[in-house]
Amino acid sequence: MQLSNSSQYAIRILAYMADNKDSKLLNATELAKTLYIPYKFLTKIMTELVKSGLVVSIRGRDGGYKFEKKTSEIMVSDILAIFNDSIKNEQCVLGIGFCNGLCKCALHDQWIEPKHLLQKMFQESSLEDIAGKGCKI
Amino acid sequence: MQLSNSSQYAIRILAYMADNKDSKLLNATELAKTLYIPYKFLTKIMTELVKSGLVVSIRGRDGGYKFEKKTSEIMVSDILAIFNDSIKNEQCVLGIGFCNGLCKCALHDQWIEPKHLLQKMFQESSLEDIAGKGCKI
DNA sequence: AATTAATTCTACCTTTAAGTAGTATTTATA
DNA sequence: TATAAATACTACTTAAAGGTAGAATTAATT
Ligand code: SF4
Ligand code: SF4
Repeated sequence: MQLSNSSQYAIRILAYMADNKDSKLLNATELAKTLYIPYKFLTKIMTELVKSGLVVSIRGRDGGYKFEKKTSEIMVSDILAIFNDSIKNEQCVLGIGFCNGLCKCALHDQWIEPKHLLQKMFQESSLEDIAGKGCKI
Repeated sequence: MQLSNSSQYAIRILAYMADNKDSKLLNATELAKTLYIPYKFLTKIMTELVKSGLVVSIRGRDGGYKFEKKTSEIMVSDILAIFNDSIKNEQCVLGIGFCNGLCKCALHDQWIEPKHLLQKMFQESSLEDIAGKGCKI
């Protein structure tokens, strides 16, 4: 019951970038050291973030990454979507296919509320919202 | 962001057993067929449930499984604990070590509420509570 | 005592997530 | 133009989850 490493890393990376979006560019070496994320894994994640259009990369010497969109327009749920970690409305807590709203599983009634709160947390939190809020990075 | 297959299966199995606890014993073959769970995987899970003291097994011909404790005394969180799927209080949504309550991560404030609801759902739902509540099994 | 039908044990296989290695490409600067 | 420092690409390895196979054990019935 937790996010994949990729999603956790991506959120931490982007939250840190949002914290420091005044600095012109941030490069992979610095991000990996600062955030204690394996360098090679981080670059793999960054490339996916670039392909998804959340950040742009500047290649070559003095290159690095910066945001493509405004941090107020990037929601945490956008990040999760990239790694197939979104909380979908029809997602069953017991993994029984899709919910049709009629035939419930045993835990359905208890699941609705936390599911909505999780969706709300991810869908309504922008990078701007969460930037600078943590001392842990 | 979802429970392991083992946990999902175990909850479904025990919820079904709670639905049918009038019937003397339920055996692995029947459970596997009814719940569409791979037989060999189901028996592996059942053995863990036996070792954990939630159910007792009767070996040999006409054997099967039945509850060891009252269904009102088995909480869903007890099941999750067996498969290391519990929502722990210090569990960080971003996977940054343990929460000391002082140094927060970027999503901490948004995470507290859904985390508590998830814990509540698992800790306060007994098998008796959820038995017979679902048409999906 | 033999048979049958059940659980349990040990070991293995498969798939997916996580992480690593090496090379190619790009670009600023001396 | 050569060099250095950065991202991107391809491929591989490792670890964990998910699942399977087969034999051993247990116990009721004949
Ligand atoms: S009704 Fe049950 S099966 Fe459907 S989404 Fe809710 S929890 Fe899942
Ligand atoms: S403060 Fe942050 S690190 Fe600590 S538990 Fe909450 S979310 Fe996790």
